[in-house]
Amino acid sequence: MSSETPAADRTPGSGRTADDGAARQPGMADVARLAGVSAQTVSRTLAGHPNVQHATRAKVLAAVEELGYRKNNAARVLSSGRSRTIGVVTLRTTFYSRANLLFGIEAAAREAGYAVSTAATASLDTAAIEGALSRLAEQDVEGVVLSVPLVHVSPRIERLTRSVPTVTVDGSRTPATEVVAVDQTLAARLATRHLIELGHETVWHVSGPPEWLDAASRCAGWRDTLEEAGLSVPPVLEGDWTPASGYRNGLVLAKIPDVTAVFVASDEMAFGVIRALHEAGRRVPRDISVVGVDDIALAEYCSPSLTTVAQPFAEMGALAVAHLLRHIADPGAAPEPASVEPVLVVRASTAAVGGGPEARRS
Amino acid sequence: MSSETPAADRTPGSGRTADDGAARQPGMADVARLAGVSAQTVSRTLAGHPNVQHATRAKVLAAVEELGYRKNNAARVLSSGRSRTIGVVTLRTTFYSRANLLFGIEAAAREAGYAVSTAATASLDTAAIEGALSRLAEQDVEGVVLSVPLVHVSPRIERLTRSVPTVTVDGSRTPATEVVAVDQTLAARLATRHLIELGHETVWHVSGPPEWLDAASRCAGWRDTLEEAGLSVPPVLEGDWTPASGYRNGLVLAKIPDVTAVFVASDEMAFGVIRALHEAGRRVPRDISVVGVDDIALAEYCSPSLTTVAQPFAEMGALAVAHLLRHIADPGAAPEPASVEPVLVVRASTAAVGGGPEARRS
DNA sequence: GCAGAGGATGTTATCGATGCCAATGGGTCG
DNA sequence: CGACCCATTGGCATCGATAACATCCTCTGC
Repeated sequence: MSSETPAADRTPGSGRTADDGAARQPGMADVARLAGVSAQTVSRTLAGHPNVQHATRAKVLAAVEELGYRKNNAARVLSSGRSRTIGVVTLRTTFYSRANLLFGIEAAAREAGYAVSTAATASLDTAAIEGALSRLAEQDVEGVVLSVPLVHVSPRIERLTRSVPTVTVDGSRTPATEVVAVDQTLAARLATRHLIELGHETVWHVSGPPEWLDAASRCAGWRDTLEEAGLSVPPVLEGDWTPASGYRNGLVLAKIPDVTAVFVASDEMAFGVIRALHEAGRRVPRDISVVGVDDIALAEYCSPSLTTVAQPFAEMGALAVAHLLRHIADPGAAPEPASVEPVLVVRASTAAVGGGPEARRS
Repeated sequence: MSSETPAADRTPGSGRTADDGAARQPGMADVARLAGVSAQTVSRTLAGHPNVQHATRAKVLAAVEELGYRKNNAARVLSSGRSRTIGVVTLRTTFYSRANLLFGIEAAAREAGYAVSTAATASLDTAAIEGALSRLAEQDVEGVVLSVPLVHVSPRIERLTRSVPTVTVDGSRTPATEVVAVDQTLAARLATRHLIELGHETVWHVSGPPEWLDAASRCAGWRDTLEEAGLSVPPVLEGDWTPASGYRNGLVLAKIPDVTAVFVASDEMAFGVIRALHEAGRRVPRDISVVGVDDIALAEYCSPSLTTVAQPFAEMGALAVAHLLRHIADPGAAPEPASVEPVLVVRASTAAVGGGPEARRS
């Protein structure tokens, strides 16, 4: 970085050579010259400013085309103070839901003329998230979507979110942050109620890691629904979102004769659960009904196809971006949490209790 | 965009107000003043330049900390001509493989001190890709990873890749582009050979859309392997990567009595195929063996667990980024294709022909 | 037919950090 | 003991585009 000045024929900036072969990228000034107007007019034309004559605009555009001119974003940002970029902090995992959300956000951002810069973190650990947030902040993003289910908000994160408009997706809110979330409590209620209505005496639950806010909400929704129905609440089996953890918990469930219905906090874990149940000789849904959450593409194609609660990811992304942009435009506006509703998708992994002729009872 | 000048009390740049409440972001000059050094020294300190005395460095860092100073990226980019950002063009689909690759790239880029800007495209259609590429180019990215399996390269894409260093992942190469790819032909060979070795008379194939280069390569690898083994090559069944398309093709396969082995071009489609076979009363792997590609997390947890060909996504991402950075550093270097090797993972969806006592023959 | 309004353009200052070069000062080598 | 070198640090110009302000010009309306 310091020892790179072989010859001394370089112009200060860009590291481009004075005037040897490689044609330098044309600048606005070049376009202006070619079009016979001022740089300012070029700028106005390209910004879609109204007060430019058709003829002039045409000349400018022609020049742009001819030179293959391309705006220099850095200069634009520096000068205008607006980067038209938002950052997204996301998890490096491939858990379906988060990855999908990213695309929802990207689409909505583009729609609004914003670019998206991604910072993935491998863990939920505070330092990692701080790092990601801070990398983004240094990139002049105008705002950040924290697509990370953080429950604990460190002071440093709090400080960062205070200097950069932030929207949290499915996470805790900081004083300066808006939250957009799928109503996970409702998701759990839908699933649990569905099972209760099928006549199950109670519903077991395989949860996500408790540090994840959505996992916690689903767990709460499940518990509340059972209690409201006056049913007993079995102990929670804890998973980590992976199919493997579902499998482990499924083996446990298979050993408990009482179990007739399970609400699993994600489809991927549900696959694991079902697998384990099958191996243990319990039929789904005849012996045990299973409901997942997410509605991943494969949910419909496993056997049995999975009853699950679908989450509107694209909508979420759009909502998050909309909130963020509003917040950027008017930093004064009071944060206003928003949530979107999940939808129960009934397939073949759930059935009335005792599916067969003989009713299974505790 | 044009009608936004309600009051006229704004300083030219940053849209920050002259001197009302809101403290403006501190600049390098502020830090320099507080630390009692020149702005230049601050710059050097922050850039990790070697020739700065410890005492000075400490003073500067203290001042930075106190003011909560944050480098202005736009200015740095404008001045240095280096954005330290690479762009990734990816597909908006949630097909496991691509999403995963994105994270691999992000991780490798971060490792190298680069930020990542994402542009997702909804389709493979040339215009969409051009758009994504061009959005990225306008963001001053130093290079682009085209994580899109394009087969056809339009002149405009070609022009763009000429002005921005580009690495294509699993795609066609343009004259100015490097290609990094998983050896999909090998993936197909591994899968096909595995099935042949199990004694199957031939292997059927459910492919991805032929416009996808990786789909085409897998198909070619499969065909070649069969031919080399002197086996007959059945017609190709074409899918579109979705589980649904796998299901449709599975229904077809189930009607053909000859079929004992199927190589499916993706795990997600394989799930669909297996589902259809089950519904049609064909057992996997007893009646029909199935191999997928990707090794998604769920592959191990469906029933039967899926034999598949794993792709080293993280490695791919790292390789792509490494190539890209090399290409950025030395634009003259000749493009040099690279590929990484997939690995066969044998699970329970494949078995020796006629799994049971009675051997099945054509 | 002339003044004023407003549209279309040009001019200039500026955003914030960096690269080059000069200047300073302590030490080394002959 | 003097010339020279290297380590540190400051000064200045500069990257490319935009906001604000100044101009110039061409229409209206009276």
